[in-house]
Amino acid sequence: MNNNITKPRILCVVGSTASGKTSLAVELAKRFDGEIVSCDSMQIYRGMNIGTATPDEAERQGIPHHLMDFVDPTDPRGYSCADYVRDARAAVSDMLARGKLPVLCGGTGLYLDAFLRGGSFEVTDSDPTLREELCALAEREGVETLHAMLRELDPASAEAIHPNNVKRVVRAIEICRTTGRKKSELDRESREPECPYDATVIGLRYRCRRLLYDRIDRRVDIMMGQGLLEETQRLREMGVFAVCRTAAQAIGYKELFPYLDGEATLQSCVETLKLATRHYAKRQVTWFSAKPYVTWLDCDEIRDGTEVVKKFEEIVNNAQTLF
RNA sequence: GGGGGAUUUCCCGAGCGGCCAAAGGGGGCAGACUGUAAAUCUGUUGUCACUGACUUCGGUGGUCCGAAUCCACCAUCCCCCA
Repeated sequence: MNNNITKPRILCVVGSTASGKTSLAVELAKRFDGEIVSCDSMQIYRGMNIGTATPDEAERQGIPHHLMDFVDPTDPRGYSCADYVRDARAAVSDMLARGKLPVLCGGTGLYLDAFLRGGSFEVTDSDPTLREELCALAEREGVETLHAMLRELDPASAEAIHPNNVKRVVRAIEICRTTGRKKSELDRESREPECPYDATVIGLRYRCRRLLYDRIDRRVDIMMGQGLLEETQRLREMGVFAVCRTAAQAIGYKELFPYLDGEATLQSCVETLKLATRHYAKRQVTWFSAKPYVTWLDCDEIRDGTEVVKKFEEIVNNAQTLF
């Protein structure tokens, strides 16, 4: 639907965790001479491979994968959404220059949105002291007080953020204070008028939630078989979870801590892990469902690989860019 | 064999005569979210002809104007003494 032929063509594969994105993306890359750019906030970290289901050599099938397994998780600077947009755009430009089709693949909706719709946030230094103060204030005087403070600084943001969402309220205040501008204004300005790419976004969907949840359960069991426990222990000894706040949030590791600490059975920890993954999957489903730019591919009935390939070829051929 | 304690809505668990369709948590379902996002947060969760009615608190039968809450018996489980 887009007449602007100067926009470079890219493909994106999204969907919840364990939906089958990786194999579809690899298949697409093979067919259309592409390379893969991960769009995953956790697979970027080095050494967190089993727990984040980072594809191994066999799964990659010789297709180059970018922005995966490359950030040192013990680097206290962490890795933000803005970092991702910068790196992903550079990777895509490079691929385009080499005549390759970029295939973005991942389940971090925020990153994809920022990548497609503008994520050139002003680089603002965070202020940990202020953050701590604000959190303490919320603790002491209640979340309403904190929220009222934001309403003073930036009514639009206050309107959009629920008072109970302290984390966001704090961040919004922090942004206003450190930049001297309203967060809501900065948000508006950072959004690009249109997507710089001719992007086809394929979403993998399961109409039957149970089917997806079964896949999740199965995959967690496989991860355990691959040595998730050992990976967890190793990362923990490296201090990853103590240093990198983002990495510490990854599902797959923290759920096993109680077992490693002798406070719970392995079985109960694995159950918790499966549950946390299901919750996460639901949030992803909600996120992507609300995005008008996704072309959905129902996976419920799909049994073998060739059928998937046929279906997505059809989609790719008919796909119209929605930006 | 004797004594004591349990039994609550999908689960855990509060309630101990009216303010109880029944706190709270979990789970389920739905949703929000561009700046920590695999995070954070919100709503909802007996049924229906839904500002009201109806069926629920192991079972049956009582007491009472009124019971998840009191009494009796029955069932199941747990603990203690033998």
